Amino acid sequence: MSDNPDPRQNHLLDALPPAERERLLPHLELVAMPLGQAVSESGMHMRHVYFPTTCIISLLYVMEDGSSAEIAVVGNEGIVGVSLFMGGETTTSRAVVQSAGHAYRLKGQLLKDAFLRAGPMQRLLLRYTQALLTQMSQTAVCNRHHRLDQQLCRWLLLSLDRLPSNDLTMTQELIANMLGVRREGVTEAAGDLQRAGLIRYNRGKITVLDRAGLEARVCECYQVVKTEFDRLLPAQHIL
Amino acid sequence: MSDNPDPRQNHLLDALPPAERERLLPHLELVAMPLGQAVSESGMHMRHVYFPTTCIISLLYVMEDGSSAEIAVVGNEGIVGVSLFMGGETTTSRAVVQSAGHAYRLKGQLLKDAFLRAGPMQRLLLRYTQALLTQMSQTAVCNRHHRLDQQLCRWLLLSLDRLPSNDLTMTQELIANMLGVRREGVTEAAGDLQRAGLIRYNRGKITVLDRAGLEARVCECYQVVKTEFDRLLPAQHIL
DNA sequence: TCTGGTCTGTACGCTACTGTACAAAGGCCA
DNA sequence: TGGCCTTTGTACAGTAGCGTACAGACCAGA
Repeated sequence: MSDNPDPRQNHLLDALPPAERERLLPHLELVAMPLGQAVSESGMHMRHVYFPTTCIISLLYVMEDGSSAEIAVVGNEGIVGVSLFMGGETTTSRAVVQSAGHAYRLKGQLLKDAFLRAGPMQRLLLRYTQALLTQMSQTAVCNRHHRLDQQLCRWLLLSLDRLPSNDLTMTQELIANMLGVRREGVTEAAGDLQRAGLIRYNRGKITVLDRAGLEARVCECYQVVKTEFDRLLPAQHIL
Repeated sequence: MSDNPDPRQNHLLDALPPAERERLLPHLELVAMPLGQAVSESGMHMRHVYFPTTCIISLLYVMEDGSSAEIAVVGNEGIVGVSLFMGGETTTSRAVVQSAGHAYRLKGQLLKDAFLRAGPMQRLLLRYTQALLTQMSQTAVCNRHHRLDQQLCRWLLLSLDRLPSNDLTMTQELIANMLGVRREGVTEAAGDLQRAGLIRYNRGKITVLDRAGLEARVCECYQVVKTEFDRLLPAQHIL
């Protein structure tokens, strides 16, 4: 995959049959996604859907008291805005850029039209939505049963899978917001990982040094989600 | 709604236009759903989908070590088996009867056919699936941030909304499995609710005495889920 | 009427967090 | 170079829930 922007860096767009992709191509607009930008707000109609290529979007729920929790994460394997084709138009969650980069956006109505053509696009979007369901389920399970250090490993691995390099730009404060825990808890867990030689970090830059080491520490949740994504959205789609 | 079994006790079936419902009616089979029965297993293909009328089904994830956590709950407002029309065929979760009663079942292929006709049935099922997404999200949030006693209130209210009476047949042990906590924790939280006069229970029978009292104690999660279900699946569907 | 099983209550030390407070270190800009 | 802000580290008491243990209450069946 080249560094030049290309819609096919997004796996959903890449998996479309050429004819379908050609139809969308003129309407896809490359946009920069700066860290922290809110792509959609809870309960608000979305004008566009987003196909990330090099950015990562977090879906998070913000509580009345302001605390938050990440529900799921969307990178170049997916799309932000499933509620448009699911029929609800809005969601209770908020979508924010967790890792800066780019995405292609498409007018909501055009996506709905494509969905309603009931072809490969529809099948693809529904399978992706099921994968998203699994990710949300597993977030619920992980929040219930697993320790912070394991959740941090899961979070790092899920992010890593959606980025081209081993570097994340991400302060501990932001990670804490995503996981819905105290910043100090992240400091401690990340310190352990650093002392174990699995990661290195420095003022908002995290480098994963030993991916296998993270996989050895992570809870089963990570593998469940990854396996399900691979099953539902294989590299070569048979639509 | 009469006590006689009627497919229209299930809100999804009730919301279909008459023509569509007539088409499905001959294929709907009323089945008894005894407490504890597994409707579907993680990773296994489902022969049928289920439209509960008087039973409640829990979707739960069972971990490698045997502990479990409820992801979502399905009653007469929904359907068990969304993975069939979403295209994945299987799920990572398990579906078990949490409250005995009845359901109508339908051969999986017939549901897929109905879905692919791309009419009201498809729109309805997709809106329901979005509501399910919200419920799962909120389970994740609640597991992260709220105390056991609030989660118990949420669980009781969600169950109550799916049953015709104020009585649940449910031991504390089972509730603990659903919530993914210790049985003793449920004993304590339920004891508090009983002392406050909100519920009465006795060896597997729980009676809700003061629903408003529960609503006063519950966290915001319950209301978020309920509002979203009402929004996506109103009593009179405009399809 | 006795017995065994299921369900509920209570207690105790332990762990993983929380809330709070403050200090130190790194980077940016005047 | 100095000063400020952001980011990270550490500490400490408080709390919710865990693992474990055990006892009492209730029910069904012999």
